[in-house]
Amino acid sequence: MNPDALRGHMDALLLSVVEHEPLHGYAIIEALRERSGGALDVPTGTVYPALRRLERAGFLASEWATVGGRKRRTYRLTESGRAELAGERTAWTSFTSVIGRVLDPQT
Amino acid sequence: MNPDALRGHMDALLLSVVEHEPLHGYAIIEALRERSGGALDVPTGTVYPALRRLERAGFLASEWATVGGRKRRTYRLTESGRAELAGERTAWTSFTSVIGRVLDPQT
DNA sequence: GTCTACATGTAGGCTCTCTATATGTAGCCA
DNA sequence: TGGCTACATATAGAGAGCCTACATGTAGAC
Repeated sequence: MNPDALRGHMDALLLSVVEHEPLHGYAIIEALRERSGGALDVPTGTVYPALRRLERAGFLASEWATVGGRKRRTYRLTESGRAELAGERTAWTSFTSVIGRVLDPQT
Repeated sequence: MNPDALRGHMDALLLSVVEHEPLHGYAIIEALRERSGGALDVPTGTVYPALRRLERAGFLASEWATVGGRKRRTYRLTESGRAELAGERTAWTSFTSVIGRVLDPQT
C-alpha cells in the first residue's frame, strides 16, 4: 500500500475503528490490520501523532489506564468525532465515485 | 474535495486522461473537470509540475506545438506509462476495497 | 539473561499539493 | 486605445501529514 494513498483518509480510518469501542493506540493498529485483512500496517510514528491531532481537534478523548502493569492511553469517539466520521464517510463515497469515474469512464 | 485526498492518486488521474489521446496541460485540467462532473478542479500549480514529474519518470512524453498562435506542450502516454496506469488501476481497486472494508465493516 | 510482545512517544525528513505570482497571446467589446 | 476574459505554461515557497529511525519501559516465556 503506497503511503501517500492514505493521505487524507487516515482520520476516517482511526475514527472508524474506535466507533463502537474505545481502544488504545497499539490496539488501534492491530484493529486496522485485522479489519483490512492484513493490508494496513500503519507504523506507530503515524498513529500516535495522528491520535493526538484528532484529540486536539476534539474528535477523540483519551484517558490513561493501567492494564497488566502496562500503561495505556485509551481513546474514545466524542460526539463531535461521531459527526466528523459521518462526514468522512460521505466524503469517501463521493471521492471514490469521482476518482473511479475518471479512471474508468463509461464512454 | 480535500486536496490531501488526491495525494498518491494524481498520477493515475493524469495518466488516465491522456490514455486515448494526447493532450496539453490546459486541456488535461478541463478533461479532469469534465470527466469528474465538475468535482475536480486541479490548479495549474499542481498539474504542470506533476506532468513534468511523470515525464521524468518515463510515463509521459511531450512535444511542443503551436496552435492558433499559442504554444502548447502536448503529452502522450508511453508504453511504460501504459503499464504504470494499469498498475495504478489495480492499486486503486484494492485501495478502495481495503479502506471501504475498514470504514464499513460488515460485522 | 535474552528475546519477543506489548505500549507510547518524538525528531526529522520527504514528497506532494496548494497558493500566489509571473509571463505572454488572441479575441471581444466599448 | 484600453481593458477584460479565455487560453497557455511555469516557478517559488508554504503547508501538511505520513514515514523512518530512535528512545524508553514493562511482562512473560524460555
